[in-house]
Amino acid sequence: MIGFGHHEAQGAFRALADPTRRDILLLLSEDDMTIGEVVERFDITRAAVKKHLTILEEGALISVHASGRERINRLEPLGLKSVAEWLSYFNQFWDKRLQALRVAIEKEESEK
Amino acid sequence: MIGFGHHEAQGAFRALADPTRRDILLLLSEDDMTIGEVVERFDITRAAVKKHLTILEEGALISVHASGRERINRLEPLGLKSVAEWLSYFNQFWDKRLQALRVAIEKEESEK
DNA sequence: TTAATATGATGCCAAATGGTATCATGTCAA
DNA sequence: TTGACATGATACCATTTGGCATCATATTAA
Repeated sequence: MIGFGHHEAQGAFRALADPTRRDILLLLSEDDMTIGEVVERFDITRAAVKKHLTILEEGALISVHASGRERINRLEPLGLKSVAEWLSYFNQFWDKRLQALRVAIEKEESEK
Repeated sequence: MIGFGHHEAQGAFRALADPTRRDILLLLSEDDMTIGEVVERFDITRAAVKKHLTILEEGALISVHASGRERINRLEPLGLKSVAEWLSYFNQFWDKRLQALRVAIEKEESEK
């Protein structure tokens, strides 16, 4: 393994287990949104959306920024890195051909 | 998006949400194992391990092969691909530098 | 100041989860 | 054939989860 500290990915894995939360992440990848704006896109109550956002925040997949009486929810793509890194271990099993490429990426990473 | 049919990743995401199940996947990446062999590595009952293996199988992350009175559990790395693909959409957000490389990989995939 | 608006907090509920203990079944070997 | 062994199936339990309705709080704008 190269230089990755495994930043406790449990919160992220937990957050990703729910399809609504994954959809929220896709939404937020297009634009930062208030809770109200997120709610408009789903058929569930604001309380339910709020719970999802809390779990996403606990998993470090989004951040929340107060702005007056609104709270802006922003995607934190870095949070997904821990998941991607955990997963990358298995790349060698599903496609040997990509392994050389992966090594090249890790090498580039370590030279940052 | 290129040629990925989104192979219903929900089962895989659900399976990955539990840390014991992720550990089981790491175990099975080293070697195929019977339930009994898996149980030896954890401090939970065989019934609990069996439940985890069932969920992993439902998520297409492992396959089970009867062999006499034993049942061999085998890692199915392809099952992780749907997760990796879902995740890959976010690569552009956490590291623009990898995007060109990702495109190259997708191109190679589509030429299979 | 005061009403409207955006959000947070709480309590409740049904279903899913992760675990246990116990019992049933199937297969191997003496 | 029959006992030992590997596994599967069930019933039960406490906790978590995803949802709702309702109430409380804070900020904006008239």
